[in-house]
This record gives sequence, C-alpha cells and structure tokens, in this order.
Amino acid sequence: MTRDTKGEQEFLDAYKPKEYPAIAVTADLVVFAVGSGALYTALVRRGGHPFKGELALPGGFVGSRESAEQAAYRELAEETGLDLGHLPVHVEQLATYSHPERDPRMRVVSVAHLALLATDGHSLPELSAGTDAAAAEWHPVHRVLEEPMAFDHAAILRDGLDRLAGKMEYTTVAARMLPREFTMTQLRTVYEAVWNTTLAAGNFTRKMTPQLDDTGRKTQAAAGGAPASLFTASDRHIHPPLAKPRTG
Amino acid sequence: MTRDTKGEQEFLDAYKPKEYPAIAVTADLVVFAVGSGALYTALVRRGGHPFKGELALPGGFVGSRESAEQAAYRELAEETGLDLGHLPVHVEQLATYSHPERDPRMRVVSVAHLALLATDGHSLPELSAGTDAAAAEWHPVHRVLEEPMAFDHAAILRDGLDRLAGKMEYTTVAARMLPREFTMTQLRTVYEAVWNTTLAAGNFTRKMTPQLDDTGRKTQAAAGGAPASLFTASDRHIHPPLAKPRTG
DNA sequence: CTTCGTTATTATCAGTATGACAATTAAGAG
DNA sequence: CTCTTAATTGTCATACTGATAATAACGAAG
Repeated sequence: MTRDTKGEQEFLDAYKPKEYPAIAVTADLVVFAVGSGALYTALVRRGGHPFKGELALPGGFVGSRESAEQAAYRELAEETGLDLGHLPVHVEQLATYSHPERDPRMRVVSVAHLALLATDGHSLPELSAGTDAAAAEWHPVHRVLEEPMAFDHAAILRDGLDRLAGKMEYTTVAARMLPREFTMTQLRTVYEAVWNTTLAAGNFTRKMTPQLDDTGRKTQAAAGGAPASLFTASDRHIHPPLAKPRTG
Repeated sequence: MTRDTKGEQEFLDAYKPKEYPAIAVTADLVVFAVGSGALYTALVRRGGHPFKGELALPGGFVGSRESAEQAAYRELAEETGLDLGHLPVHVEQLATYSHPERDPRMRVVSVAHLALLATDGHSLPELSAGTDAAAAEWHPVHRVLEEPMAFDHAAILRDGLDRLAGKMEYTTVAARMLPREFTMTQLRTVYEAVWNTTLAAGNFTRKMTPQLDDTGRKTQAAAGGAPASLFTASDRHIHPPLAKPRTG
C-alpha cells in the first residue's frame, strides 16, 4: 500500500484540530551525580502553592515545537544553571505520570527523564538559580527518599533510582557519571553510591575489565598506593550482568 | 516542612489554568499474543488520512478524567472488541513519543503501552471491530516489522518487542502470555516466539524450574509423549538471568 | 635507601551456572 | 509389545562467582 500523497495533502489542508481533552505536558527531571562517595539529586524547593516549601523535581512545560527530551535539556539548563554545552550529560526517558489528580491545579501529564551528570566522584557540579525563583540544590538521594515531596515526585525519584540501579547491572551507564577517562576505583565508587552498598574491589575489577577499554595510561599516584589504570567506556552490554548484592 | 493547607486551598480556588501549549495526549498499544508458535501483534489498517491504508497501532485520546493506563485499557477493549473482564491481560507503560512532527495534523504526544494477552500458545483471541471503523487484525511481528507503518508506529512496535524480549531475560513476564497454569514447553514456546530463536528444552527446564511453582499436577498427555507438569508463575526475578542467545 | 603504609591488580579455590548432548521415563498408537 | 513422541533428568567440560590472599607499585618517614 503506497501513500496517497495528494489526497493526504488535501486532507491536511482541510484539517482543523477539534475536540480533544486539554492536557498540559511537562518534562520533569531526576538529576543524579556522585559526590563524596554518595549519590545526590538536584531538587528545587517550591516557593508557591501548591506544596509550598516542599522539595520538587526540576522541570517545566513542554513547548509547542520541542520534544519532551528537548524540553528536559532546556529545563535542566534553566533550573540548574548548568552549562550543558560544556558538561557531559546523559538524558534518557524514565516514564510518564498521568494520574488525573496528580496536580491539584489542572490536568498535567509529566514525562519524567533521568539525567546523569559527570563528576570526578568528589565534588558536585555547582548549581545556580536560573530564571525561575527557586534554585536547585543537591540532596543525598538515600536520605531524601525518606522525606515527602511535592506532587508524585517522591515516586518518580524512587523510579529513577530503581531504573539507574537496574541498568547498571547490564550496561556501563555508570561511566556516564564520570569523566571520559576514569579508574576502576572511581567506577566502583559510582556503583557503591547508587546501590548503597560496598563491593569487593578485586572481583569488581575482574568483572569490569573486559567491558572497558584500557587507555594504557595510568594516573599519577595521588598519595600512597599504586597508580591506577585509566579506562574509557564503550556501549557494550555486560554479560552476564553484574548482580547487585541482595540488600542486607 | 508541613503543608500550608489553608493558603493552598485559597490558591487553588483562585487558580485559573492559563497559557500552556495545547497538546493532545493519546494512549497507543503494542498488543502481543503467541499463536501457532509465533508472536503476533494486533494492528488496525487506517481508513482515513493521513497514512490511509497503512497499518497502525490501536489507540486513542486520553480522556480528561482517566490516566494514560486507563485509556490504554479502554482503547484496547474498544478497538479490538476484547472482553478484558474475562481475558487476563498484562498492561505496562512502554515509553512516550513526543516528536513535534510525529502527527502531521497537530501536536500529539503518545504514551505507548505494552499489552500481553494470555493464549494457549496455539489459537489467538478473536478480534472484532469496535465502535471505530477499522477492525484490528493479528499480524506476525517478525514479518510486519519489515514493513512501513503509519506515523512512528514502526519504531514503537520495535521498542515494544525489544522491551518484552529484554524483560523476559530476568522476569517471568512470559507467563503472562499463557493460561494461569502452563507447561514448561508452553513457556519455552513463548520464549522462542518472542526471541525468534530455538532453545534447548533440557537446559530451559533446568533453568526455569526453580523460578516457577509446581502445582504437582500434570497434563493429560495429548498425543504421544509423556504428560507435562503444570506450573504457575510468581513474580520472582530470574537470577542470574536467562540470556537470549546471540542472534545467528 | 630502606621500611612502612596504602592502594591497585592479580591469583587461588571451592561452589555454582552454562551449553551441548545423551539417557531415561512416560505416555498413546498401531 | 513395540514404536514414536515428548518430558525430564543426567553428564561433563567450561565459565562465572564470592571470598580471600598474594603481589606489585607507589609516596612518605626515618
């Protein structure tokens, strides 16, 4: 069946958008970065009703001429002041939240995204207030998960953490939270921060070595200890997966 | 920080929905079922422009007072005539497609869902035309994937298949495409249909047995061959995962 | 320049999982 | 009873895992 281009063009010229429910679409962000051995997320504190004073995910309306992912990048820059042209950032779609009463003001469907920022594992990227009033601040994920949040954002944050934790079992996505070249210990620190656990260094190296590309170079040994090899990540799948230890 | 209920109520009473982009939200469905050893999907053929005559996913607008998932269930019933009260069906969200030009008529954001129907592995559920003109028909997935489809529906179908194939590695979701009680061979047939490959029966049984609950009962041996044990599935995760054989 | 503390990497080993394939068991059909 | 078919169990070499130890490569302190 070949497309009927002429009939289709006539149809489109005559087409008038009509009765469909008026729904606003937003792009919200679960932003993760690793600092001082712990996983942090960028949250804003709401300055107005509803949920005044509570923590919320950064995000905003999807514009008429942009995709949800484009809106996510734009809002990430606007609400955190991050220079995305400079900073490597990984953004992927998480899920869409569409319960009719999730926003008491009006019908809002939110396309949530997962954003991973690259750090050296020690210091977090500086966040600055954007055009909107509320500035984003870093919060330790495993602590803030126990507090209430605005709207259904606590559930979204939990889903984002679960997604990242799961995906790290069978991909090298954890490397997106590090500089392009990193050491095995830096990568292990990301796993430990996200999984909130500790991993045996030797076994971790044995498992990850064949999944990474060895640059052949080594770090300048910082203070005590041998110099570490520098690796880069590719998009290989980890097989069999690196299992997250059962919680306990 | 406790919620300021009084101030919030006043705010909500005064709130008027205002300038946000007008975007229509739809729920589309990738419906899978296994029949005669192959994976099938329910598709409608478009009767009007645009993409007149091409295959499309069933779906429709999300109503003002329903979630995207509720809309998916409703559209599944409407466009396929399936009695969901009777037929066990698994629905989960797949992803949201929001490219600004994905529908030439107007701005439409689609929340795609994955729906798995239970069959005996041989015959497919009967589809009947719903209120809409176009009736859904079953199409073999691995063949229809090579044909063009309306809108971005070919990409959505591909994503749905990838999601199902991947999830079957580490969950027992394949059992959602079978009756509550099923044999090991029936389950293996689902894996083979989705993965489009063959699996060694003995190794499959060894791997899956500890993931399932044995009812202790057996089938009446149909024609030749020993009777098979009947199992039910729980929500255990398969660990380590059952790896899909590398294609070839 | 030797020793010590620290960290990265490699090695060992027992237990478990895998893929390929063979053997056994349990029907129904002729 | 024997043949055919299908389900299940067994075998075996290889690979992977968790725990733990041994080795190697530094900087710093004496």
